[in-house]
Amino acid sequence: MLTRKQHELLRFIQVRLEDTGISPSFEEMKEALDLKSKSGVHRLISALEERGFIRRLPNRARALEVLKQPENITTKPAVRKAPANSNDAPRPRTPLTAPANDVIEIPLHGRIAAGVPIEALEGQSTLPVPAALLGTGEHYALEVSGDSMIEAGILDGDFALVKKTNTARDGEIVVALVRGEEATLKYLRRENGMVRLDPANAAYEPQIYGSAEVEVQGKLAGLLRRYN
Amino acid sequence: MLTRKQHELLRFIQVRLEDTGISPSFEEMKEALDLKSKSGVHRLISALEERGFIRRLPNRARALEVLKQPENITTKPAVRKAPANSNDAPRPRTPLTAPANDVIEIPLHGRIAAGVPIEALEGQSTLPVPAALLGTGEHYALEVSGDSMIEAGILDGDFALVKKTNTARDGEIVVALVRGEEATLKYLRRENGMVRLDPANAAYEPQIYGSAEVEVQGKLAGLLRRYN
DNA sequence: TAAGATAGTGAACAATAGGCGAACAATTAT
DNA sequence: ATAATTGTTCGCCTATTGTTCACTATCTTA
Repeated sequence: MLTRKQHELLRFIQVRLEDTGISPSFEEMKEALDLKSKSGVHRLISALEERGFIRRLPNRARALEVLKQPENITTKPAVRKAPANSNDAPRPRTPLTAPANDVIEIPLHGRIAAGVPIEALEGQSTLPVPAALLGTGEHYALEVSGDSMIEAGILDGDFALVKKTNTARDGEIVVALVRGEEATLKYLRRENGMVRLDPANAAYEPQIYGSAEVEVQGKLAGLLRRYN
Repeated sequence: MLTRKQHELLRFIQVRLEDTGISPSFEEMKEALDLKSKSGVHRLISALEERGFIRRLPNRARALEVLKQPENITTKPAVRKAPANSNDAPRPRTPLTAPANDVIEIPLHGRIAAGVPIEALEGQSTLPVPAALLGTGEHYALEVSGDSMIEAGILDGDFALVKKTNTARDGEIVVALVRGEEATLKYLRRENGMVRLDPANAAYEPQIYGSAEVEVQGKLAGLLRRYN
């Protein structure tokens, strides 16, 4: 579906987004792809958009969103083969460390939506999780309590795998600590300086706070559920 | 459905895509199939597209996407198990004490609800899963396709972890093979000699079959989802 | 609010890579 | 036998990429 350059750029955007939560600028992408002009980036971006891999707001800075992944970043070992071209000496760009096919133990911090800052109940137990499920960064797990996110397919008792970050984009599901007191799992939306936390359950109301009142503690990266 | 060459090319494309995420060019496919000209590739591609195995953006470079897998990759038809008689002895309940806090690799059998017997697309890839999520017994994974179970919190793209069994109780979510043809994930219910498969989506209708038409291939044991 | 800085658009040109398709022969399946 | 599939040649057209340059849009800040 993608050409080499398109793929390279998509990966870069994706990693950058996961890492920092902020879209790279054209300038940065230009550097990353080792181009001399932003025009090339522009065209690649257009191609990616045409192919449905990213979405963007035209004329807006750093407003990229990755919609699809290229096929190869899923379930597989992902051994990065280095083509080792004879003619190009420096190739330090694209660190893009592919997550290994390992398993990592992530701390289980207790239940969320319990009206307690999750930091407080720093747990002792851990949950083994296939690394392939998670991206880069540090993660932790929370047991979901309540039904406020059922319409997003997140049920009571599920384990939410959360990536630690304090930035997130609109529409992402985040662990938000409100006024230092209450941690909840909600959709994050920003509206003219305010932060809105949307539940995924028609029975609950969206909550709006000043941006100083809400601290993003992580974004939802995965989900585990057990049936009996 | 596919000729030898078409099959060969499809496999190549698929592997390449999984491997690198970048579509092969005609030139590369030509090499892979050991042809002397791209024209042959062009015809094969057209044939594959016509048959619905791949999708492409015409007049775009390296814009291929695999939609279906060839079915006969393992030549292994569904294992016809002797139907459980009324007086059947207790199943050899594999005690198989799962390593408590470990991880096991379970085979990923492809997508379900694709109108193809899952047994047929014995995959190659596996999915690492924390053993704690699963109980005893043999398991496999399926990627969920479609939205027929959304009200049960099972979304398109989720991985269903399925325990192999041919018995299930009413109300359990099972992988059911209907008339040896179509495998679906549904709630199982029995009513006066018939078997009802209930979706968890008001937009779909329950389906009722004679008990001979439905073979339970497993029950849902866990669920795994990744967010991006 | 005007000046600058930063960011994104897009035309134009050139070079290369990639895709399209007719024509004809050889081979295989039904 | 008859149709479908395959291998090949050759030429043409289009897409992608790298680059330059000029322009527009947004944001910051004095």
